[in-house]
Amino acid sequence: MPKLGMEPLRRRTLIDAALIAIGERGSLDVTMSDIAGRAGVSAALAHHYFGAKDDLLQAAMRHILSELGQEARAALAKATGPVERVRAVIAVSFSPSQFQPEIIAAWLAFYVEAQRSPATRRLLRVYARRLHSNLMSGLLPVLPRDDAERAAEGVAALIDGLYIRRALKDGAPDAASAIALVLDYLDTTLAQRGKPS
Amino acid sequence: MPKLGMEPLRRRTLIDAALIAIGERGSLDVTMSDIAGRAGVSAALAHHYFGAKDDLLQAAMRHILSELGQEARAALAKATGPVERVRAVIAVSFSPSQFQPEIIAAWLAFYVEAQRSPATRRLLRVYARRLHSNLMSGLLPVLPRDDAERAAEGVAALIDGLYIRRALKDGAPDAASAIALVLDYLDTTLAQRGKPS
DNA sequence: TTTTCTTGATTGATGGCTCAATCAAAAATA
DNA sequence: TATTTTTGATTGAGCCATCAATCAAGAAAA
Repeated sequence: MPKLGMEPLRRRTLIDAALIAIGERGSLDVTMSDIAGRAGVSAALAHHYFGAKDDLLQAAMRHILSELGQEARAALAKATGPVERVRAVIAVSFSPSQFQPEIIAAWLAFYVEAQRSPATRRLLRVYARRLHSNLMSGLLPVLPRDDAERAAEGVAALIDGLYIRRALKDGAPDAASAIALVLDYLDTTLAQRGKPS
Repeated sequence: MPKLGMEPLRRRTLIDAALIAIGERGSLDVTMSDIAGRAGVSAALAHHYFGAKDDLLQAAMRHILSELGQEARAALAKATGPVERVRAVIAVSFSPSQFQPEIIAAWLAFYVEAQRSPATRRLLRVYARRLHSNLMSGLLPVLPRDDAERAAEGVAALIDGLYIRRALKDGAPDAASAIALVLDYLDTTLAQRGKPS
């Protein structure tokens, strides 16, 4: 049994608590006490491990991003052809672990935070670039460069748009119809412009 | 010279100041003093005319919505056919008065606020419904109901998505390419599914 | 003067962050 | 083994700044 310091455990617990708090509140306007309380520790301890509140929020964002990245890599590895890669990226964006109210609210909140915090902005740009490059890797083989760029931008915008619109609705997210909409966009675009395979 | 009370003037000035402050800050996390200062009055006066801070922010949101509504009505009145109506709605969404950094940041911030404030949520739902119905009025004549619904949802999601993605970029917004992307989606959809006119 | 308009001063609450002190367990020493 | 020492983990209490909201009193206008 490996003996470990408390640090990794506490950091993880605090990050989870932060995401839950953010999800419930629907914004980053959550107190350290609230987060710490959910994690079952004192606010002072949260400061001890993370320093400033911003650092904890940073870490939480990074955590979401990292999970999304992992899922994406796994899904891409299984994809058999170019178009399958695109479908995989879309599916991951609306997978049950991502497309849920708390995570959606967190994304939205982080987009707002990015207006103020260069660090957060940088993180979100990394996400955007990765999404774009993942999409292009599947689109370039089947579309002329310009059309591929346009399609990638369209798919990305659709995903983000469906996220933000979802934030206004109540009840459980309907991932299936969201995926259907994006896939429909993809298929239509390919049908009209795609090279015959 | 019409003699007017100060009220309408002050309210208007304060709302403008609030929107500028929100736009610069990129969030609703602005102080009454800041807003009042920009309007050249004291914070106490802002409270005098609006009551609570939330009421002022409400009013600011309503103002954006109302301007958008006015533009939309004007554009729709000029549209000649069904598809032109859809094009008009799209164009208005990215018109210079709407698609600018301050307004975009404000929209984003209000989406977050909607998570917390039922009143704001209601306002945004009104916007969403109006957009949907405007789109449908142009799509129903040329598409089967199901396809029209899908297209309306797609166009709306694309618009919102392009807004949110725009919030991550610097420099002046490129409305032209945003419009092009949405129109392309529209044309492609119509070409594939549209009834021949 | 009466009414409208405006503000400075004040207050109450909130919340990030620090710090000295405590506790427990491990490591070193005897 | 028994002891002392060290170190990491943890917290309650409190400082300090910020800010929304109020109020009573002053200026301006009618």
